[in-house]
Amino acid sequence: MAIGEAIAEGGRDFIRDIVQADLDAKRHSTVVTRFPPEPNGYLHIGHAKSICLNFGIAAEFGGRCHLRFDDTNPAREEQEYIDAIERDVRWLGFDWGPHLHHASDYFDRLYEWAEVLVKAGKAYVDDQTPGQMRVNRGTLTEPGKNSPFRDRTVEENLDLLRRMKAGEFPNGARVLRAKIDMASGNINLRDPVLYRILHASHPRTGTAWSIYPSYDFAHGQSDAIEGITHSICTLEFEDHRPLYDWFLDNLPVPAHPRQYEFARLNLTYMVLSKRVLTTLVRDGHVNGWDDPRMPTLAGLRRRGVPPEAIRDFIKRIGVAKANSVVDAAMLDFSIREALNKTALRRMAVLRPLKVVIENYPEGPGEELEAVNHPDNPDAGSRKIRFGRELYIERDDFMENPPKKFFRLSPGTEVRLRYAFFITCREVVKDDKGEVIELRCTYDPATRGGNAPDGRKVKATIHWVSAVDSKPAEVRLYNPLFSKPDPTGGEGFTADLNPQSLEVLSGARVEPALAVGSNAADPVQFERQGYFVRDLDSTADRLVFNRTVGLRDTFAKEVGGKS
RNA sequence: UGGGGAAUAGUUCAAUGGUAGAACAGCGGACUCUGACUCCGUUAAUCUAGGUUCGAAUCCUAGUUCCCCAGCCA
Repeated sequence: MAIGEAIAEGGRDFIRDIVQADLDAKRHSTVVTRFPPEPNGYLHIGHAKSICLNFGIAAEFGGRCHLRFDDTNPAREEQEYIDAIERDVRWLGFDWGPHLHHASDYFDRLYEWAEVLVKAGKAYVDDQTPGQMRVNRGTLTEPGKNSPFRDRTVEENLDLLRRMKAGEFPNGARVLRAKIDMASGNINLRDPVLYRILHASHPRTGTAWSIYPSYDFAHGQSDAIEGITHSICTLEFEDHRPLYDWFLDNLPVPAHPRQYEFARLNLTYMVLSKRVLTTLVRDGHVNGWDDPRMPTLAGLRRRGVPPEAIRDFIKRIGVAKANSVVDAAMLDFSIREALNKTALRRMAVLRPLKVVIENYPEGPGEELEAVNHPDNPDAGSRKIRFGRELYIERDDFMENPPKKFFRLSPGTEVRLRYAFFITCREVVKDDKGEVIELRCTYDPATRGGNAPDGRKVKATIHWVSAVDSKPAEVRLYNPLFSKPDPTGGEGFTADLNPQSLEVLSGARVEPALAVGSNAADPVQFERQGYFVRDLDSTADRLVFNRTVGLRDTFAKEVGGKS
């Protein structure tokens, strides 16, 4: 891809400016980035920002991007997450080629470097308990105190480190720490932990190790080993940068990558915290990581969101260093924009109301032509069956309509899309006064949807035939959280939206939705929204997820409707 | 009271000493066999106070507000 067009693709931001400047100054011949997830949860839309940034920059500037698992803590990492992450990054549209790496690939080298630091008198084994370490670390405003073990000899440190590695000590007995400055204003520099004892089986290295490197000790060196030029991470690592640089300055690394930080993504009505998402899954507040209400890539995918919509959204929100909360309406916009172009149009009645056309003959009815996409003739058309008995949307009828209501009501005429004009003649109710059926008449001259006499109707409504429409379950999703700024803290369940899932079990859909090799493709249910078949569907039970509703200015005006 | 960051329309992002602009959201209208799409119009911002300068969102000084850091998590 040519650099010029690629830049248009990704937009401009301060990180791309830095990369461009580095390339211009010939500090690097090739840009190399990396996306470094820890496999302890599923990827969410916040990660998508980082993925698009890292892979996007690599593509735009003709470099490469590595997928590197930051698997330094076997106590919380699992193979399921590793597989899910690879699947999701690919689905989003990115390819790491041969560059699938793991921090664990470097465990040997990292360990050698730990010995290098020990031999240089820049690291020591500390026997303090976690509690003692915490106390001696000081506070935000008071300096820490040196550990009583800080001045052990190189020989003793080396011996202890090797025995830690050999598994001689129990979990937590000792740690290896860098000897930097216990009085630093930056707490990351108060003798950070390099290695901790962890007798745990690692998904890749099994039980080969009894000690595992910390994030700080592993990350920058992994970047250096892989020849990463720009190590892009989120804001909370900003004050780790001096430490990142300290390791690279004090170790015989092959390169010195530079770390840059950007603000992570936040969205209204969502919580993007691994802790909260994990709890949601674990405690059954949602039905798994791919629940369509989840902000995970797996959840968005199942809900029917196309990857290009996510990429477009990420491009629109930009990259900066100021904390921000993006309006979820922006995501919806990108989803609608992507789907509007491609989704075939279909008719489905979510909450059916029976209509009998009194002057239409009994019998098999007739076939009418409906286009599949109004803006794309190549999408072709299909036949839909019209008959004496139909279903329309309950919302499309009101017995006592307000004056801005254009749809069906007693005595009014509307168009049935691609079919005929009908007029409501009679309302049938049950003993409770509930409307259960409409008796209407149709105008045979309006076949196809136009009146020869040129008369107009104020509304066109969708419908399905009572005889050949298929029953379906439709799942409507609303925000998982009821507040625009859910806490995400301890009592986050209090902010959960009890209406986040609405199941409509009595929907009727046109037959075209039940067949076809492309049954998994997103569709637009006309006048309602974009939907996709859920994987819970079976041969005799269709299930659809609402990806996103159509913009609905009428609902906004009257202030109702789900 | 330590260290590190950030403040521009309602929201997100531009403007890199020279006309404060875009997208989303909102509002109004046109079009329409989807109250969709599309199109047109429109409301709306430089955290505060000083200073430098012909000219400041941008540079300087002082302040204000918000975010992050005291895991053997990442």
